[in-house]
Amino acid sequence: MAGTRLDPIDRKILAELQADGRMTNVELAKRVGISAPPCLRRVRTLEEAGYIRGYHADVDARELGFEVQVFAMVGLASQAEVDLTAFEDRCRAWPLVRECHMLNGEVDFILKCAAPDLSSFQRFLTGELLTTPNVASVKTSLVIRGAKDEPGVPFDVLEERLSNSA
Amino acid sequence: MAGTRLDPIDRKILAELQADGRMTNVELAKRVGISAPPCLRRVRTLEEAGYIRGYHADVDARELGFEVQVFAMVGLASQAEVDLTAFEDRCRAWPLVRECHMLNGEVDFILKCAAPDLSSFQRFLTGELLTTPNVASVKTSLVIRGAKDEPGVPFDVLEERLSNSA
DNA sequence: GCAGATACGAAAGATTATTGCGCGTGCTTT
DNA sequence: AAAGCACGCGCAATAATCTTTCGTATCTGC
Repeated sequence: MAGTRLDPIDRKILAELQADGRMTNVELAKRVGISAPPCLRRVRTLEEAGYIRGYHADVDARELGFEVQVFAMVGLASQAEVDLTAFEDRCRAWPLVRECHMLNGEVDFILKCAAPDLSSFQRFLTGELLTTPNVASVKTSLVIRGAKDEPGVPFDVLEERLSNSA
Repeated sequence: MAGTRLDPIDRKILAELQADGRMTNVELAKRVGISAPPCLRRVRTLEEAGYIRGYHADVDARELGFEVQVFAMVGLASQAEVDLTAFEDRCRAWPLVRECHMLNGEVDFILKCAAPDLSSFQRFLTGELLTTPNVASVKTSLVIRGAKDEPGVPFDVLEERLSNSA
């Protein structure tokens, strides 16, 4: 099922649902140029094949009282697979950590965190992250302001790429 | 409208829609403990008040051929407001740049980028980002693997916080 | 205690989701 | 080539959901 290739309609569906995940199926069908039933079948197939992982409301963190967003660059003392996994498990357990990516280069992980205020984050930083075994260094950077926050992938780049390779 | 406070039901709605943005309104109403009509009214109000910015399908970038994800730390030569805004505008115009956050500290911006492959990204890096006026330094880190990628904010932290301050 | 505002829930009509089925298209097989 | 097969579309019908309308309860402020 992983080798299932997508046709232009499937890609359009994904692009539309990425832009508006609550679009009704009839509206979606209209936009991609087929009738509703096959459109819904395609969506289900895309979901089951894993192209669509889920749907999420994009909530305004600041309006909700999460004033602080921080990127944390974490270096570990040991990069053995066991230790990497252990740290990842910790990250998954921390609610304030929204994203955790393993990187190449001098920094091992980058964490995107959301906290109600600075003191909450500091408490997490000093009380949790810095006291975690194997954590050697943490450099944090506060987000002053967000300039762009697009979800997912740029489908126009994908289309361009496919038309060039045709 | 910004001062509109949320009650526990509103917060539950937001939490549920963040977890599953395609949930039907009747299912949502059932979960938050009210009937469908007032539930829909609340959702509309939350949307109009800006608590909900939109809904997005979470697509699998790798399955779609975006094998490469990169964080780029960008330093500018001038941090005058005009120059900051100019750089942000550039970022908004680059499809490969999915997120752009202004930071404190030595690095001015962090960019999250998605590209089909390494050479695509290198082409963007050398041909676009590095040739942009006012860009003084760029340090890139490839994402080896993703360990956590939760959308939005941790509502359990919010609830905990509210119950403590009551 | 009494307006007024606010928000709920029941009912009804409109819209949408979902299933079943027949048809056409394209590919493989003979 | 022509028959057979698989795949995917669209139509029609049914089930579920969405959305509006309306009457009532609860709360607030006077």
